[in-house]
Amino acid sequence: MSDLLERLRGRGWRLTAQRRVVAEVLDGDHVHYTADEVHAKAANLLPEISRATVYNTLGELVSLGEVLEVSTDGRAKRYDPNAHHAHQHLVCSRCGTIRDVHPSGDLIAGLPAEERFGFQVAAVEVTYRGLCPACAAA
Amino acid sequence: MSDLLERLRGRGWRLTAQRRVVAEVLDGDHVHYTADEVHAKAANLLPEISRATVYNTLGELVSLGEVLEVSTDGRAKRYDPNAHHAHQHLVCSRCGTIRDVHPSGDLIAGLPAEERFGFQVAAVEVTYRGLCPACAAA
DNA sequence: TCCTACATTGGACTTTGTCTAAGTCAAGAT
DNA sequence: ATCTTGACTTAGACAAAGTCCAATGTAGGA
Repeated sequence: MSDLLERLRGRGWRLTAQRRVVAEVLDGDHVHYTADEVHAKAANLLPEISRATVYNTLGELVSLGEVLEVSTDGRAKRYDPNAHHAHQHLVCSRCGTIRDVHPSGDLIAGLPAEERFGFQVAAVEVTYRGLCPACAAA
Repeated sequence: MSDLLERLRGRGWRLTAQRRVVAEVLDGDHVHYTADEVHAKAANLLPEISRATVYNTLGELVSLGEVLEVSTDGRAKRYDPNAHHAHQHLVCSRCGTIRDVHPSGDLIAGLPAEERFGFQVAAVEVTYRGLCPACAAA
C-alpha cells in the first residue's frame, strides 16, 4: 500500500496531511480498525485532525475501492485495507479476533438463479465463525 | 411460529399484550424488519407500546434462539423470525431489503483446512449483495 | 506569488440502541 | 375471587456511531 498515495494523486486527489495520516494508519497494521480507532491513531500523528475528516477520507477510500468496509457485529464498521485480493473473514466466536481467509471456488455461483429473485448479484461476503485455537484451549 | 407463545410460556415467560404483539408482527411477514419497523407495526396494534419494550422483547427472542439478529449493513439490525431453517441472505445494496435464500452445496467445506488456522469452524454466514429489481429499475 | 476550488473543522444533528426509576400487571397462592 | 409479588412496561435521559453544514484553510495550477 506504499504507493497508495501516488495512485490516489493520479486520480485527482489533493494530497493533504490528513489524508496521508489516515492512509498511514491503515497501512501500518493488519488489524481492522473502527473509524474511531483510526481517528485516535491518526490524532497521535496529527493532533488537530477532526472526526469528520476521518469519516470523509475513509468513505472516499471505500468508494475508490482501496479499502473495504466490514460490519460483522452491527456495531461500529471496520475498515480493511486489504482490498486488492478478494478474501473473506474467519471470526472467533469468543474473542472476536478476525483473520483473513481465502475460500476455494466461485462463491457467487453457489446461489442458484432461481434463488436470486431478480437481484443483480454483484458481491458476496462470507463470515466463518468458530473458536480460535487460543479460546478452544482455554 | 403460531405455537411460539406456547413454547415461551413453557419457558417461564410471562405472557403480556406487548410480547404477543411483537411476536405477531414477526410472524406476519417474511421480510426482516428493523427494531424501529417492528415498533411501528406493533404500535398499530397496541398504540402505547414503548420502544424499550420492543428492544427488550426482541433481545429475549434472540437469546432464546427463536429469532436471528442480522446486521448486514452496519446500520440498524434486522430480525429474522426464520431461525429454525438454515438459510443465508440476499441484501439490496441500495435500500437494504433482505431476502432469505438457500445456496447449494456445503458452505463450510469451501474453506480448505490450511485456511482454517486451527479454528474449529462451526458456522458460516453468507451475504449476497446486489440491486433488487425495484432499485435496479429506479 | 496569487487564486480558487477543493478540503478541513467543530459542532449541531440524526439514528440506533441502552439504561433507569417508577408504575403496572400476569399468574400463582390463599 | 382476591391478594401478592416479582417480573414487565413505560417515558425519557443518555450513549455510541455517523452525517451534515457554514465558515475557514490550503494544495497545486496559472
